[in-house]
Amino acid sequence: MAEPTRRLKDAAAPEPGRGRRTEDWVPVSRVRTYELVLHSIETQIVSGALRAGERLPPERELAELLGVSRPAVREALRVLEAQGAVRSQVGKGPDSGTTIDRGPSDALARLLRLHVALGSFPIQDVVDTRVTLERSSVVLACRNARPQDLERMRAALLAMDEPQVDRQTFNHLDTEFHVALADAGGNRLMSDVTGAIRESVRMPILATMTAMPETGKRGWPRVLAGLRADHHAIFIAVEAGQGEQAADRLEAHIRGFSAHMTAAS
Amino acid sequence: MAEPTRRLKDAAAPEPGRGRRTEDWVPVSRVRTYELVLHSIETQIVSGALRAGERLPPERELAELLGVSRPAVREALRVLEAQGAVRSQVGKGPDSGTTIDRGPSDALARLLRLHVALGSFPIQDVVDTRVTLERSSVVLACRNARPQDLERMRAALLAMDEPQVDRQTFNHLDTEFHVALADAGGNRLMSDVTGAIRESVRMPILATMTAMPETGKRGWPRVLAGLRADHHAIFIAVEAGQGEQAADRLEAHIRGFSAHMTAAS
DNA sequence: CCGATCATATGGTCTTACCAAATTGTGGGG
DNA sequence: CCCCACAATTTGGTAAGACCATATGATCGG
Repeated sequence: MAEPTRRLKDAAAPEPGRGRRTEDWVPVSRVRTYELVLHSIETQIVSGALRAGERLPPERELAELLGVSRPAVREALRVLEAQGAVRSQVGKGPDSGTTIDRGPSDALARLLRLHVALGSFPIQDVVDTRVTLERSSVVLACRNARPQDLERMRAALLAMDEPQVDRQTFNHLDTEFHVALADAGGNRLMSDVTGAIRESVRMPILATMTAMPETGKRGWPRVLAGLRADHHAIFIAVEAGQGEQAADRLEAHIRGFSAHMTAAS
Repeated sequence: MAEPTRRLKDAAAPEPGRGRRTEDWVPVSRVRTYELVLHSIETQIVSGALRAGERLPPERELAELLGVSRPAVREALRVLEAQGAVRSQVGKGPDSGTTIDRGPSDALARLLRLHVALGSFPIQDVVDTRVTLERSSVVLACRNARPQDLERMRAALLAMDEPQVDRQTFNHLDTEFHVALADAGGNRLMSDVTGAIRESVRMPILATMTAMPETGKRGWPRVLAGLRADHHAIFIAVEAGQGEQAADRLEAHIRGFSAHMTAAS
C-alpha cells in the first residue's frame, strides 16, 4: 500500500477533548468525516495502490492513521462492503481483518432494485434498457454458449413446464432463465447488469402476475402458456445459433409481458 | 410508513449491560446488526411502505424501535445514502432528518468505477457493454434530442477543438460529450448506466492518452485529430437523424480507441 | 408588529468499554 | 518428540454516553 498515512484531519488537536471547537473555524467543513475516509480508500483503489486481495490496516489503526474515530472508519468500510469492494472478517491470521475483494456480488442488483422501487426510473426506460442488453446478450450467447450454459437454461425451461407451477416459482425460474441466458454470453459486466435489471423488476412482475384473473384471454393460464412458448422459441433459436432471430423473439417476449404491466397501472 | 416497530433484536435484555451475554446462545447470529437494519428499511422501500420524499424516524428513535444501537442504524443509513436512496440533514423542521430520496446521483458511477479499477470485469467486456448501450442511446438521441441537448454536445465539441487543449481536459470533455449523447436519448436508466461506464474508464483512458508519444502515427497529435474527426462525424449524423450511421460511427470510434488501450497493456 | 435571542430537535463525531471469533503460542502429558 | 488442550492476542461487532453544530421555531422585548 503506497501511503495511507496522511491524516485527513489534523491530529495535532489542541486538546484531546472531543469533537471540534468553535475557534477552529475553517469556514465550513460540510464534508462528513466518513466521506473523507471513503474518498481516501477509494482513491487508493482507483489509483491502483490497493489491489484485490490486499489487506487494509485494522480499523483501530486506520482510524489513528487518518486521524479520525473508529466509527467514521467503520461507516466508510460498511459502504465499501455494500459495494462489494471489501470484506471484513473477525479473528486473527492472514485472512482476518478487512480485505479488498473484487466481488460485485449483488451490489448492482440491490442498487437497481431500490431505485426501481422508488420510481427513480420510469418503467418504460427499464424495459427498453433491458431489451437492449438482453438482445446483445443473446447474440453473444448464440456464439459463446457452452454445453453447461444450455443445460442450465434447459433445466429452467423444464421446471417452468411443470403443470402445477405457481406464479412465484415461475417468476423465480423465469429470472433464472434470463440470467442464465445473459451468463451464457460470456460478458461478465453485461451479464451482471442484465441480471440486476431483471432482478429489480422481479417484484413488479410478480405483482402483475398475481393480479391476473384465473380465466380469460388475459388470464394467467393463457399468459403462462404464451410465456412458455416464448421461452422455448428463444431457446431453440439459441441452440441453433440464430442470433438475430433469438434477439427478435426475446424482444417480443419482453415487450409483450411489459404491455401487461403498463396496462395494469 | 406501515410498521417499522417490530424489533430486530429482542429488546427485553436481561440487563441494560452492554453487548450480548454468553448464555444467550441462539447458535450463531452471523448476521451483523446493521444488515438487519438495512434489510428492514430496504424491505419497506421495495414493498412500497416507504415512498420517495417520506421521512424516516430520527436515528435515536429508530434505534430504539428496532432494538439496536445508534451506530448500527447509522451504518445502515450510510449505505443507503451511498446508494442515493436517502439523504440526511441536520437541524429541525420538515426537511430535516433522514428522508427517502430518489437520486441515483453518482452511486452507479462510483460502484462501477471501483470494480473496473479492481479488475472485476475484463476491459474488453466493459468496452463491449459500452458499445451496446451507446449504440442504443445514440439511436434514441437521433429521435429524441432536443435543441438544448444538441447545444450541449456542440459546446463539448467546440471546447475539444481548442488547439491548446491538454489530455486531461480533453478526456473530461470527451466524457461530457458521450454523457450528453446518452442524456439526449431520453432514457434515464440507459443514460445513467452509460455515463457510469464512461466515467469508470476515464482514468484508464487518461492513462493511455498520457502514455502516448508526442509524434508518430500512434502519437497523441495524430490520435487527437482522429478523435475530433470521429466526434464531428457522429454529431453530424445525430443532427441529421441518421441513427444507424451514427451508431456505426460511434462503435468504430469506441473500438478504435480501445485498441490503443489493449495494445498498450 | 417585528426582530433578536433562546430553546429544541436532529444528525455528526468522538470516547470508552466490552463481547465474540479466530489464530497462534505455550505448556503439559503421552 | 509429538500432539492436544488451554490461554493469550488480534481483530471486527456492538453498545452507551456525551458533546458539538446546525436549522427551525418559539418566546420575549422593543
